[in-house]
Amino acid sequence: MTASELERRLSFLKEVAPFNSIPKTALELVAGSFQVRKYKNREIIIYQGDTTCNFYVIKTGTVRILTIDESGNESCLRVLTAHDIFGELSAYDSAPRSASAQAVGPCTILAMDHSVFRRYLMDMPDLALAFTQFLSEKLRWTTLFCHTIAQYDTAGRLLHLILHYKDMFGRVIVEGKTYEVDLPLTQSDLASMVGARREWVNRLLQKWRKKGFLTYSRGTVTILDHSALVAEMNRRMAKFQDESW
Amino acid sequence: MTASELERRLSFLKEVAPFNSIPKTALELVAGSFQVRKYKNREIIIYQGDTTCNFYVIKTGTVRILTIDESGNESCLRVLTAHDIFGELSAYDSAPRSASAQAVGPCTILAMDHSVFRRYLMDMPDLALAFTQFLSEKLRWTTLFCHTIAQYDTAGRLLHLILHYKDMFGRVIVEGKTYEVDLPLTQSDLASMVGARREWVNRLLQKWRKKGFLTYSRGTVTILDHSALVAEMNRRMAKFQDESW
DNA sequence: GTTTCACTGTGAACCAGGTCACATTTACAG
DNA sequence: CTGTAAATGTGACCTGGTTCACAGTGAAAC
Repeated sequence: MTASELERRLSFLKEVAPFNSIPKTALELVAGSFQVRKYKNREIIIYQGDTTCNFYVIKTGTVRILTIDESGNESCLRVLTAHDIFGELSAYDSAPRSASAQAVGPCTILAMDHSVFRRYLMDMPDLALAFTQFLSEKLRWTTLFCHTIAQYDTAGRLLHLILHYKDMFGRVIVEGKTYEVDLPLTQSDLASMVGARREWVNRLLQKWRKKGFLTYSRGTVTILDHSALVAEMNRRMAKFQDESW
Repeated sequence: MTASELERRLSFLKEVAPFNSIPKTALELVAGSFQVRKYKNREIIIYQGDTTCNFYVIKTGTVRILTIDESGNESCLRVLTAHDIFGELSAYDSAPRSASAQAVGPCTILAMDHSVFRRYLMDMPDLALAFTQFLSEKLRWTTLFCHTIAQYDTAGRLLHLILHYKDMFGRVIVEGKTYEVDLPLTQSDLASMVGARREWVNRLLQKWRKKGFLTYSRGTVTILDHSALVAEMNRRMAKFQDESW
């Protein structure tokens, strides 16, 4: 790797969550240990159940995390994009992969071998602490999310999801009002993510379309009235807020 | 602390998840840094929103983790017992407490100051790795749980919850068949945990009581037919398993 | 002992969401 | 350009779950 390549990789890694808080010298060491890999559309990066333990950083492109249950039914868990990391859990604990990862469109991915990664964790307390903090934030977020979705009804969960991905993927058209969210997801995928049926997701999207809140066209959600969607979502929680006083 | 006290504490900590995998010499160091605290029934150990960052291990008794939302509505997140740890997240990342912790009955708790804890994490790579693994398992579990409850209906979620606490709290009466699960939870608490209303939880419990699957009496669930409950729970998933082939 | 209050049990009306069945649109292979 | 499969849209009907209203049942408090 040339010096300018290293330089570019360093500035890239500074945008990646757990690496942005470690000293520059440490980061230089780490940066050299990634391999670059390219994946084509629909290519599988990680197979659920595998015992590979590498960990990955998305350089460009989009990755879908999904599970397939005993009866072959596939269900999308989440969608990741540039600067997100995935596969870290197995890198720490060597447990089999709990989900698959699939390229959505062409992707460039940095991969690190788990034994190298573990060594860094042991040798660089700063890195270990950064990862611990990263994990703890993620766990805090997931726990809250888990609790939140248990409270919302299906419409609330779907809005929650759309607004979440708006923050990740959204292209601003009119600040605070109009956004284009290019999710690589079908309505069936959305349904599997919120635990509902495709038909109901469709009906909800239609309802919001008729109200002028958003439009949906094979994977692209265009938010037309952001504050109306937020208000709609909050109304969904309200039903649980009136008791106990 | 006398030598025999230290000895007892060491053997206690060997039963506590992230400490059970670190070398004995390291454990001896850590063990000396806990303070013992006693809490009375209903006493609050951690207040949601606080910026204290200590972390805790339950020696004896039961602790309830709960949140209170903007409108004062309290909702139970989970219930912990001896050998469980809590409050670790703020110890890593110093973020404000996302939930409160309350003693259910008298409790003895070991507390460690977060600055001491952080120092150990920096100085002892073994400990840091053990905690990283612990966190990653917890995150893996929480993610799966989150995904699972989104799929189940209310009855399925309630069964999932009861069976989960059976593993934590259950006293075996007849192996594989009858268990007594002494949860310190009202039906309203159960309802808030599965995102349903008290009345519906009651109706479900009544239904299962009439079928002879369990009984419920102010906080104590007695599982009378474990395999029937498991079967009932699995049936709840089945509705999502028939499509896509 | 009786008052009180939090928890539990239950009916009836109603709405969210699932089920099934099909029509329509769109993407893509040949 | 055309056939085929996948994704989307929609109606009719049914069930799970909420809402509201109120009655029963302890357990602790005076």
